[in-house]
Amino acid sequence: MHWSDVVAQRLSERGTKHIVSTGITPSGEFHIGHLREILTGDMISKAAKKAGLDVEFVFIVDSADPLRKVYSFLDDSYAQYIGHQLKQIPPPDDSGCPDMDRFSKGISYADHFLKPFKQALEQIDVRPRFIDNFDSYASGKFAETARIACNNADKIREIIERVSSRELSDDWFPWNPIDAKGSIDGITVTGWNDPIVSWIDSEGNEGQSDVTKGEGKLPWRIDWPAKWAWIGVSMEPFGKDHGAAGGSYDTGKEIVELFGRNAPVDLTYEWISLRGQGAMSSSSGNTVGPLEALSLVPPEILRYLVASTKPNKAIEFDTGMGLVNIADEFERTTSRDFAIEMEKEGLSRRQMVAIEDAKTALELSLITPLEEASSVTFRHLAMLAQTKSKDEDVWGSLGVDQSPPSTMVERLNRMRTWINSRHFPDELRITILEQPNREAIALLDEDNIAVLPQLIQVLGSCEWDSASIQSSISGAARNLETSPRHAYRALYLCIMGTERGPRLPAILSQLNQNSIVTLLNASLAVSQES
RNA sequence: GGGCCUGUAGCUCAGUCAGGUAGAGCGUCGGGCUUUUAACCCGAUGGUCGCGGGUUCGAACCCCGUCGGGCCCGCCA
Repeated sequence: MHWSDVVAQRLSERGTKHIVSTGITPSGEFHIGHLREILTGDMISKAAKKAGLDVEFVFIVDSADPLRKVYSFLDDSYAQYIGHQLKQIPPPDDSGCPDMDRFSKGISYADHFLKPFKQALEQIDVRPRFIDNFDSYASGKFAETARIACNNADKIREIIERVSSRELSDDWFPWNPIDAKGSIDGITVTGWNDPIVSWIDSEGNEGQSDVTKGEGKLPWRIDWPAKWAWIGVSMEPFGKDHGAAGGSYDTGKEIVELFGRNAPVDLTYEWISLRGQGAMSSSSGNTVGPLEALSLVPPEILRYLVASTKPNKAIEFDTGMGLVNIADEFERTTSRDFAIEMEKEGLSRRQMVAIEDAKTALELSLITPLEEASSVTFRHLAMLAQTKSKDEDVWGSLGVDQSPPSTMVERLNRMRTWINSRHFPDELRITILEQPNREAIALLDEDNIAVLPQLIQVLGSCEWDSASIQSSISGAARNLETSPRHAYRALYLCIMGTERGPRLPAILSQLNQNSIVTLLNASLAVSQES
């Protein structure tokens, strides 16, 4: 059974109405790691729907969280906003400075980072109900839970200290008020008179906050279960940081009972790292953003990456060959006929499970229905995009008529972007030699060398278009009563330095005839030296 | 200190939860495709399942131990 169906089954054991929740703090650039959180939730929701459950998928934007520090991509002037809520501070401009102009137009720090992520979500067809945490506090959604928390401060303290074996300071209180300047740092709670918290800040200023009006926020370990309570969350996937023993899920599980509810079904997922570069981190700038990823590959591939990997398995995102491999695997999967595979005699239980899982992973990945004509592997498209500068030539080669489906056009555009990016792997890049490559020439065998003079002759005199070049090559081989394979191998070694390559005639036709002939002559000369 | 994940073919991994003759893709090698020659099709090659014990008729799988890799436990998905 696919992992999403396993979760759906757990949900169905609990009831028919469910809210699957995800959430992210918009403290910096979103990256593809965040995509795992939201795609995991999305896929569980879809599985639950398939199982006949009444399910809603929500995405909480933790805009009430404070700015923790001046990240590397921020100007030092952001120091003044440390401790201030992300919805209450200005967005950074291109150089990382606070952009007061946009701020005055109502765009906050949180909005700034959320916007591109929302665009990416639309592209990958994830459509949750968005909940803004800051607004939720302001509109009193947390009123009940905040009052319960403050009235049960001792119980909550006991839970956190026991479960997480952390010691809380004496002045700890389950509410972080906002001081006169808008910060929740360095403030000490001095009294509680439901629903008013009294406080004193680091400079000795005193004040009061009404917890029912969002004049502050609950600390994370309480904030989370409070959200479960007021939203009615019954399932939530979360990163392994929260899932560690004594982590915030463990404490939240007990705290939420004070709010009269049960903890949601949990699912801990592993991180996505960048191949060879460790975990992604917004603050270090070591990221690939969702939009950047989507400029390279179709959204289906990103969905497939998450869908086909069990949540507890770490994903190494590789923008080079790894991307080609996953994309090609996706293509292969789309062309499988699962019904026929399942009818096969003598399938072991495992084989059946594997087929089932592949089928589900594919279903979860698809955004639009499969189009028969659109199947071309990444490798093949990579080659075509490099050898044919005009789109229509690509379509011609693929046997698609004048109006290719829009999904195909998008794929080709993405491929061209990828080829021009730093991510494109050398392994797939087509290179044309300018000088004979001695190592490659040494690989020429007798048959290859024998056909070279013929090739030089016909290629030197033929019309320089794809069809003529092709018939010239075949003809040269035929004249010597040998297989065209020898001729092609010779050409690849001489022209590209490889034993095999993409279809040559089309490539040659775009190059200069004389320089190719010159290169072949030089290669022949080198081969005769030894 | 506490906890999680991970080690299976040259590479990427599935298979471990429900023990029953070691799998896939890529790669490599061979053949085909009278030539979409990095496409496609067919075939072959390839693994003491990290190591040591235990349970069992039977262990990649369960248990104990051990070695190596990654990671979490203030915030972070």
